[in-house]
Amino acid sequence: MSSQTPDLNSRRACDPPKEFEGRICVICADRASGYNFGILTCESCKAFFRRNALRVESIKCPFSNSCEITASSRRFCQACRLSKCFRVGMNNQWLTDAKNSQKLKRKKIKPHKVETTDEEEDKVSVSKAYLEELQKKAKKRPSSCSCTCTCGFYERGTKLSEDGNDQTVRKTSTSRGVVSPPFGTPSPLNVEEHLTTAPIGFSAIRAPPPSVPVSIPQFTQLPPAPNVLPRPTAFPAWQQMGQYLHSATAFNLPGPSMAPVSRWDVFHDLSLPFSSDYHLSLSMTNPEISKYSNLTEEELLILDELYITSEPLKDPIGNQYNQNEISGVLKISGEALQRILVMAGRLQAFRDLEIHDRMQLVKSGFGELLAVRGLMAFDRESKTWRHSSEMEVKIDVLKIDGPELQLFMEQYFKLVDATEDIRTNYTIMLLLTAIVIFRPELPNLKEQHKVCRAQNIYYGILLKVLQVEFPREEAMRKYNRLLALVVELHTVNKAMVRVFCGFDHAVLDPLLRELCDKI
Amino acid sequence: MSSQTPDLNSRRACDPPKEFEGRICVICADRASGYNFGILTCESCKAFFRRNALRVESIKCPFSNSCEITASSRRFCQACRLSKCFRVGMNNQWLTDAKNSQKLKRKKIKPHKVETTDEEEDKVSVSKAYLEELQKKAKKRPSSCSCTCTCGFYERGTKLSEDGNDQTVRKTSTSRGVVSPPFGTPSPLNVEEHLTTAPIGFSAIRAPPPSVPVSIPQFTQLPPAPNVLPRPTAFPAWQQMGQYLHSATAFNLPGPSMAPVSRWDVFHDLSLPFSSDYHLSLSMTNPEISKYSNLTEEELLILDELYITSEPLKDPIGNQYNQNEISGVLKISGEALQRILVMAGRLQAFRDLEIHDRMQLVKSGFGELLAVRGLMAFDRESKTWRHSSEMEVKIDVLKIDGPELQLFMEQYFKLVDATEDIRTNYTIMLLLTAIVIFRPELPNLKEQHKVCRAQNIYYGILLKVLQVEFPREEAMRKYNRLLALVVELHTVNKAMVRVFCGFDHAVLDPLLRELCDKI
DNA sequence: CAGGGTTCAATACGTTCA
DNA sequence: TGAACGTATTGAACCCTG
Ligand SMILES: [Zn+2]
Ligand SMILES: [Zn+2]
Ligand SMILES: [Zn+2]
Ligand SMILES: [Zn+2]
Repeated sequence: MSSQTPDLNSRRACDPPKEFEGRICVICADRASGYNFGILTCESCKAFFRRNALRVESIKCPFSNSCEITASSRRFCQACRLSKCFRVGMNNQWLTDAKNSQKLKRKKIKPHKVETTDEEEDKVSVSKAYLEELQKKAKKRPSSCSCTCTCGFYERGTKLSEDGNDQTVRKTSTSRGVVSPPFGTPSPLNVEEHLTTAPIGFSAIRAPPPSVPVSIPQFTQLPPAPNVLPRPTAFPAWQQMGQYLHSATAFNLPGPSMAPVSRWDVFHDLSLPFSSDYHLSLSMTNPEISKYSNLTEEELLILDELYITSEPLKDPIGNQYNQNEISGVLKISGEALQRILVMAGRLQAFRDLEIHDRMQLVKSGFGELLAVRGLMAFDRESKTWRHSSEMEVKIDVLKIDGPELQLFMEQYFKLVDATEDIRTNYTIMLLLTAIVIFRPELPNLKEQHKVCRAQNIYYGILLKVLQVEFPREEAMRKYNRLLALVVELHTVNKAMVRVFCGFDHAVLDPLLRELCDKI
Repeated sequence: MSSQTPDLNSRRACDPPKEFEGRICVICADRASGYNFGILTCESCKAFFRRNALRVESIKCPFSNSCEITASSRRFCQACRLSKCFRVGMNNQWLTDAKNSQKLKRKKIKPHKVETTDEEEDKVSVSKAYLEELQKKAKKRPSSCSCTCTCGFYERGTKLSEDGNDQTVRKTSTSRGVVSPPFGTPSPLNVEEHLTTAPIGFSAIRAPPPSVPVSIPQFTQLPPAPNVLPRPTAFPAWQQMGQYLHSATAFNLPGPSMAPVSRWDVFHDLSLPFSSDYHLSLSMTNPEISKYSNLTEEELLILDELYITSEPLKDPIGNQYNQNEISGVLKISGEALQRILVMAGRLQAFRDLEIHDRMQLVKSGFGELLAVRGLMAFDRESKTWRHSSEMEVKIDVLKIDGPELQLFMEQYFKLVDATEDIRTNYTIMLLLTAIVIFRPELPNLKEQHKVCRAQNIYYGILLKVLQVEFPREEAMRKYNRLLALVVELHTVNKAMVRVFCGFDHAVLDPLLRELCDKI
């Protein structure tokens, strides 16, 4: 109790250097006072971390994020100092309180000594001011705070109460947007983590109207994002690639001409009321998908989005290319790929990714994407890929060239055979395309979880679609086959890339060329 | 501790273990000073129990109530330490304070009169107990409110911040992982929703186990490049455990006294160099798993880890419980669950998760976990669950009680029947346990991708194991059945939770009680 | 002595203020 | 910003009693 105070003081008074012997701050090499937030640091670094651990985002290094931190230089760059704190392992989970402290200036209380009065053992005598302060503190109601929960369950700005029983959450009238909804406008602090905080699963469970019963297939365990790690890729030069992709395709964000068909927000912003006429109009637009009655409303919307965004796939390809020559075919492939990327670029889930990840997906996946597109377009009878009636590529064109092409074609046509029953189903192939776009197993993804989530949702829809299209057993079989297909595609992709790379760059479509350069 | 180390060593060198054994603290395995409060404990555990035996209610485990208590880890979780104290039988009847504290309580309640003493105007005289209470309250949380959110999203007692930015919610417990607020321990209102609706709705869309054909050579490649930068936003998981960095146990979280069996690093970009002799020696240790020659080296290691960490499952359960009464069975269930959680806590992949996610997994999954464990232990012949030869629970014990129990039993035994051929295979059931631990479809996971990855890996191993254990076709069939089983378990979980909740809390094991409280 | 209770130095977190 | 300070928990060392 307070009886210790004098002792502590006296100890501190003579504060022996011995205490600090050999202990230096990991951050700035000053004398360490002990372990703070998990790491041996000095007092100043401790205080610094305390103050700033929660505002990483708002601190930026004015130089190049590599400032040296020493006892004398530590004040020059907060960013690097803080960054070093984290790097060496200081842990903000240790912070218990911090943020909330309303800087209530308490009236100064002099050190309180508690004296036991002689008369009554049980009684103590204290300074009145001290007692009052204590009483105030102990009784303090959170009436003045503005805590809110970021879980996304409550409407934003909802005020929380102190005792959990009180469900009548009070709403704040604070003008300052206190809560940032999980997926809405991300708050400045630590955006990414924030995004992951309330994952789709959460909203999907809360959001949908209770009236829609989800029928649960027994065998619903879903597919293997194959626990397989694709080839390691060299660290790419994003800038160059970004340049091309930005300009040439619809990667840029709010493309005014092609407004994104955005439905993913049903998963994002819980606070938006579910607008019935909104989704109604959307689900009406497409009779194709209305037969999939086993899909949840969200899934329907996402499938609908897929349909709508897939329109560019069918955009005509100018016939300035000679489809009877390999070179022409390559150009055409490039054009086709470009259309696929336009489609991807319009998918809300794709747009939600960081540019880095979008690049990564495209870069590593373009072979697969082309392959899937090829499967969609291939006509077995005439042995042609037909983009449209005017744009067909005969298989024979490819039969001439070297061993790489041979290998590729071989693998590819195995796929064609294996998917004969599926690849003509537009819906399924669209879903497959989406699944191939979102490949969480790619290395170097910054937001793998997002990719994973997106892919899983498409997987889920795929299964349900199959269950409508085919009898139960068969659906399952086909589903499994599709899973295998996705894996196979990796192989095909490699072969395809090898083919492309084998050609003179001049022959390649610029997009393909750039992609191949990155390999 | 450090001082007695030599002591111990010298003893060990020449003395029979028996004498030595007599001096080990039952709680933390430090050197015991003698019998304290009825149990052989060390000085520190004695002091600890003294101080905290009467405030059970206010101490909550920040993890999952399964923290291992060792001499070096004992400080990290008061709740688990205290809980262990009680569990091994430390008895607060010996506390002479007990009655005093009753008095204290009464005093606290009764209105305190503040008397101004004559001598000094500024001084007042109050009851000592009252003053202490005030001090405690006031000091606890000097300048912040105690709002908590009831959404069930955050760990209970989680402190909320004023601005929504702070998604790294701070626990009200102090950094040592300890105290939770004396005020509200609000039970999240919506946990049940999580427990029930969540898994089912979403397992349909997520949690993808690898399906049939997974034999593609180039995928055995290891993950990329050490030159990969750790993801900027998510701090590496091990940093989250930084709070233990300064201790001797470093990473031993609620973890093992033995070093964690860590192989998951091969799956991380946080690449520690791959130490070949390390894993080699490990894979030699277990002849059980060497027959699974189709596993990759990494998979073997992970399976091995599973074997090693599963040891605690078999830890004896004290037979102070009457296994012929429901109440005893409930206690035993609690004990069993605790063992499962200890196992989970030792899995590297689990340790790599943030505390929040670990909580989430445990909270929503404990029913499934118990169910799986039950499947492993059930003996069809004798109709008993047999933890060990001394600890058996006859099915009849459960036959008496109400409709909820009936429903549960019915569902459960369907599972028993359905898994007759599998549930006796230890390897498979271990894998199933792991798969059930890592359930990426749970809502609110911060690092769903990690959970997802872990589960996928276990799924992959499971399939391969099945392919060794059974002929190809059958393996596939069983695999699919296991997938379905995982879904079924959700249902069973619901039933089980309902059963537990039906019982008087006093009857429940503290761990179960707390988990049920969240419903 | 054994086993209750108590003391106090060591730590490490939060707060204050120059 | 950081030194100084206030507070809480821990555990070794003690004290006290039957
Ligand atoms: Zn420093
Ligand atoms: Zn800097
Ligand atoms: Zn002990
Ligand atoms: Zn604990």
